[in-house]
Amino acid sequence: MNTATRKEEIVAVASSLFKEKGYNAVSMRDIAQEMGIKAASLYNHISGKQEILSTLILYLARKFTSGMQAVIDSGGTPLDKIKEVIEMHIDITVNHSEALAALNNDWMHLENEDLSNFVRMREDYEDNFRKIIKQGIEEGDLKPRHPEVILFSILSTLRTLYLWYQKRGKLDVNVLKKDMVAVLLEGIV
Amino acid sequence: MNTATRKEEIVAVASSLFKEKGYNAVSMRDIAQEMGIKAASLYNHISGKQEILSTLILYLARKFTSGMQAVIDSGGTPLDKIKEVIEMHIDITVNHSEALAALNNDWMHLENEDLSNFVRMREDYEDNFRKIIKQGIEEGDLKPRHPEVILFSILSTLRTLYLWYQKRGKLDVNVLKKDMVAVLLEGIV
DNA sequence: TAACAAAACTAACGTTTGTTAGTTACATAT
DNA sequence: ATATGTAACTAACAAACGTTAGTTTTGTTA
Repeated sequence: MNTATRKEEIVAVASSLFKEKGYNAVSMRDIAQEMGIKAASLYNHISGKQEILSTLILYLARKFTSGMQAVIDSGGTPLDKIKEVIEMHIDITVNHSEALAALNNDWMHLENEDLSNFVRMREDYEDNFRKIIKQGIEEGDLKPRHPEVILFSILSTLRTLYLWYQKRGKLDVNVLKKDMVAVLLEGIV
Repeated sequence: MNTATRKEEIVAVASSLFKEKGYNAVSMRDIAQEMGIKAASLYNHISGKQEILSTLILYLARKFTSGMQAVIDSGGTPLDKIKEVIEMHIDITVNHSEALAALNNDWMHLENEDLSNFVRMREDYEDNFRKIIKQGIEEGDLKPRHPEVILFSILSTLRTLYLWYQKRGKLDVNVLKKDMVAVLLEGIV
């Protein structure tokens, strides 16, 4: 068992505690206890509590960034791209539902360059999505609604998916994608 | 200036600090400093940090509960009721955008009966909304999508509205309601 | 002016926090 | 058998936390 693996274990355990109580309400002693060791032993594998948070969040932020880049490069219509973004979000959520809580709720506890890098990535992400939506409206694929309302109604739904995906009996991923795309794009009436 | 007013002032100041950093990252000294007094002085008006949180959250939770009851009693079609729920959320968000952060992110730090009361109110709220949606599907007003997907895509959007409502140049409330209802009900394509 | 209540203050308390230092247990390689 | 490196341990630190006790300031009422 090498150090890298042990570190990943710590990050994984911390993720699920952060999801329950938030970054600041989880102590190093809590994390250690959950792993069956003492708090001081954690420092053989990580440099501090901050590193756990930044490892966690920046790993996911990079996934979203590269996922968005893949969508942009895909060459489809704006409507195709929106579908791809939705599906990407669902894929990441299904595979990392524990860690997503920290990304959504605890990013402001990042420090220095980690914080500014995250904020920049998040702004870029939203900007890219906004451009796709605006292009869709210009080309007549989308109804002429306020782009900001479209952007945040889709993004809000996708970003909080991690909260209810698992507690509702683990819907099949493909069914979820299909229904989600339908509801978000075509509405409900 | 009576005690009740001073307490409300504390709760208001705390709300906006909680929104920025979360309940556990805000100290009594932070709150006091923001008010220009010392931490110990806060205890002339409140019994403790917990009381700030529970005052804040339960006040809002009751607003949502009574708002939902008004919708149920309104006697409209399921579709009418969904529109009313959306408009109610927007009204509460516009009037209490600071305090909504704690309701969404810090409710788990409530204690004892406050916690159980809140959880019950939240479950009841979702149940009531779910019933409206299911009835809408049965009566043919809504497309036959998975009710859970409809419920949470609408609710997620409404619950995170406080995050972006003000930073996007304060859209007019009535325009926001109109666009939001349109996007959530009729989709974007 | 004296009395009173409200709301601020200073000082300190016991805990909990993240973290460091130094030490021990144990498996693997020489 | 010895040496080495990994990963656990105990003990302790300074700082920050929520909170309490007792005191002073301030403004209003009799």
